[in-house]
Amino acid sequence: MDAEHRAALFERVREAHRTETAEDYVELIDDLIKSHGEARPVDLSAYLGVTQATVNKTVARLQREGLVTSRPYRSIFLTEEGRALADASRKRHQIVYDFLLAIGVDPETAKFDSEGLEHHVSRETLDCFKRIIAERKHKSAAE
Amino acid sequence: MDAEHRAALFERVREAHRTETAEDYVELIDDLIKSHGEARPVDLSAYLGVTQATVNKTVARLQREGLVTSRPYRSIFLTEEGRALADASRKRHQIVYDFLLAIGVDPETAKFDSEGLEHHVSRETLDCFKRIIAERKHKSAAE
DNA sequence: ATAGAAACTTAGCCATGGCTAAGTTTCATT
DNA sequence: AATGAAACTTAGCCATGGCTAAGTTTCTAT
Repeated sequence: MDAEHRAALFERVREAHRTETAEDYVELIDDLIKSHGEARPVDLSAYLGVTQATVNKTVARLQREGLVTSRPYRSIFLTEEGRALADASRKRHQIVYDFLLAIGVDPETAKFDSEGLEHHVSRETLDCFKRIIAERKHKSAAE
Repeated sequence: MDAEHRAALFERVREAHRTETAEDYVELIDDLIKSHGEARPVDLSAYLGVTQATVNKTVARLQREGLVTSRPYRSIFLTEEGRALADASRKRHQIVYDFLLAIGVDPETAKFDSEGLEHHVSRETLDCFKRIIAERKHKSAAE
């Protein structure tokens, strides 16, 4: 593999890293709104395992980028764009998780791994994952 | 899933991120030494798609961490520890790549995706990957 | 042997994403 | 309604990993 080609791979991984945080946040914000009716910084902080100061800084960035809205001392909301990103992320996350289960990874490990893997799975690989999930489901139904 | 539990997942992903760069570098340095006889900053720079200045800074960190040795204007070498990390990374990378091929991802996409995925696959999931690779190999041999 | 090109280093800038510490607002309870 | 606790914000620190620009060393080709 030539240098330019190889470099393109790494560039893509770096690109994925830039969007990871945003995806994790909007996905969690959406979950919190669904389960608790609102997304408060204190909850984001607890679920992400970072301080509220860090949450604050990141939320400010997400707002700058048009993914969330937030007003001082108020809980956080998703914009249309943010909601779309959250939906897409959750779907992809779920497919990766189901796929890991389908190939025999135990649920606990699948939860761990899918959190890290989800950001690095291309559309095409995701399609393969879906196919395998369907195959295994079919197989177990036949038993 | 409770907050503490969820936070542990994210903590693990952050941990993986901290080691990613080191793994990519030592893996590439090892490849370059094997193929070109030495690992020069200019080649690392070309293959990683970052400037030499960036390479320099990262190599300095890796040296601080005991993974490589480097002297000014000289090419870069791996320490024992660095070589061990490179070996482990390459093996894992290869398994992820072979696995993607085994489930029907095309080689080009597999190359892309394995670069990002390799850092987030647990030991246990890797074992499942190996099993699937073996199954598919067996199946195609039987045809 | 030397000049010019290529490789390398250094300094300094930036954004991200961590943190602590200190200050402010909101909320709940009395 | 007041107060103390909890939630929130802000400021400022740090490391990583990008970059450009400028300077130095090494290498190569005449």
